[in-house]
Amino acid sequence: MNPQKKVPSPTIARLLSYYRALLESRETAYISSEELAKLTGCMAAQIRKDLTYFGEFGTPGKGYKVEELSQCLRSILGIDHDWEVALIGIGNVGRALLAYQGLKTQGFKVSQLFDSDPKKIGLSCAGLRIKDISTMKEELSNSPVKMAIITVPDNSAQEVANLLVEVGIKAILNFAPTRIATPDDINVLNIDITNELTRLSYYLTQSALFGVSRLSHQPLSAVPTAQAGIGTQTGTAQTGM
Amino acid sequence: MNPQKKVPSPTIARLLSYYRALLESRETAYISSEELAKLTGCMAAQIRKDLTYFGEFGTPGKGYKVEELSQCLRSILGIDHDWEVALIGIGNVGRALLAYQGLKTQGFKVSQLFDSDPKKIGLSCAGLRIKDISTMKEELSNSPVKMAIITVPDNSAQEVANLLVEVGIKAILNFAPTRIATPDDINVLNIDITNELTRLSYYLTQSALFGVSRLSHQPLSAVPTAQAGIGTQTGTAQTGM
DNA sequence: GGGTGTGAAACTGTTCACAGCG
DNA sequence: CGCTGTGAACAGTTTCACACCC
Repeated sequence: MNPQKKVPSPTIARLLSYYRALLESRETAYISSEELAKLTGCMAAQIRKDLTYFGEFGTPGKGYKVEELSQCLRSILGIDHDWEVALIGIGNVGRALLAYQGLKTQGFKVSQLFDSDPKKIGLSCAGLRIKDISTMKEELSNSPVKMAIITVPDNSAQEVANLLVEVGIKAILNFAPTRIATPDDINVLNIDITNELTRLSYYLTQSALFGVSRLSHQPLSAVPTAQAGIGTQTGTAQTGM
Repeated sequence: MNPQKKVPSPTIARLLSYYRALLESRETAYISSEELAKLTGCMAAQIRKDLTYFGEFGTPGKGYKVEELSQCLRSILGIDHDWEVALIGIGNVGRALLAYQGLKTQGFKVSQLFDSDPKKIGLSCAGLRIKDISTMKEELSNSPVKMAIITVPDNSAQEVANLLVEVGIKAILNFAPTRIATPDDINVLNIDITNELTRLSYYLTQSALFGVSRLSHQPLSAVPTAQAGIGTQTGTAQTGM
């Protein structure tokens, strides 16, 4: 709605939690930032500020129209329509994602599967045939797929990412515990489970040494980790602190 | 090593990537912050600053002793020994985690499985018996388990978290797409796949409307998402921006 | 009065630039 | 001379406080 006020990235990660809270408040017509704050665990002022990056949605004295605001958030986030997603690497993680209903529910449909293992190519999984990764370019070039999820082993993640870039994919969710380098216009988000556990390990270790540690605030997102030479990078996923 | 200079949380998330890079540089005796920067995609100055929160590890003119620094990072992060982990909720995600070798490799051993589904209780999975969640207190009270991973459905996550707190668990990795509220001394990190995909959806949508979007820098995680009323919360995992 | 929108202040984290040491 | 450690400048976010509108 607003042609570029420069939106902080933590804001984006929060918008979905506002949206989720709104879905649970559909019985009410209006909701105040204070009530939304209670539901999401954010501060009321932050919610108001986050929303003003995109427009003025509220009515002073009443709050926000639940139905209207959810519709706005849907279109801001781009989830007012489905997204087709390619899944590269059909191992344990890949299969778990395929079985995960939450993705479909939110409008993310895995519609293409790729692997490089000859033993897997040709097999069916969740009703989709696993294709040879070397045919990706042909398969994806005139498909509506715009996002890819990488669930390949560590050492082939960069290689796969290069392929995806070549194919024209602009958004990548990477589960491999490796930073992947990409051109500037590719959006990469990382989910690194081991890194998260290691952070927990750190905080446990600290509070054993000194008093309480405390993950300060949050972000899963929000906290990105490191910036690759080229391309944009984010940390593992919306982790707080 | 340093009794509380207040370490930024993104720093913690980066330490593991430094450690990983050091493992790949074991042939060299010394490594400079510049070389580490190339390997990790971070800035050299940031690496130096990050490390000084914990001590002075470098030798001017030479760099950091690879072997020594990795040992230090291991002990700072608390990964110089194994951690036993409880896994709550043995669905698709839970099973994928059980099968994921990366956890064991990094010293995280899932040693307890819990579920509430009578059909699953008693079954074996990866050599472990699935126990009734209502027996968790007895089972964990004198075990060395200090961390738990929650992979239960959305609507029971808070309930499970409450149980874990009662049992004395101080570190939780939550895969449910729900913010869970916990007391102040509990460390919670969230991994929210749908949220990450939604962020990608947002950036794709923006760059379709205006020019390039760009995930600014990162935070993996980090970009944490929202702060719960009580307890500490983080976003989904080390996401950049 | 109640609640939004918002500039200004506070805070947190990153980048720079350079003094100082090996 | 090369590279670390670090204060100081900068940048990005969050929180506050309040003017303004319903």
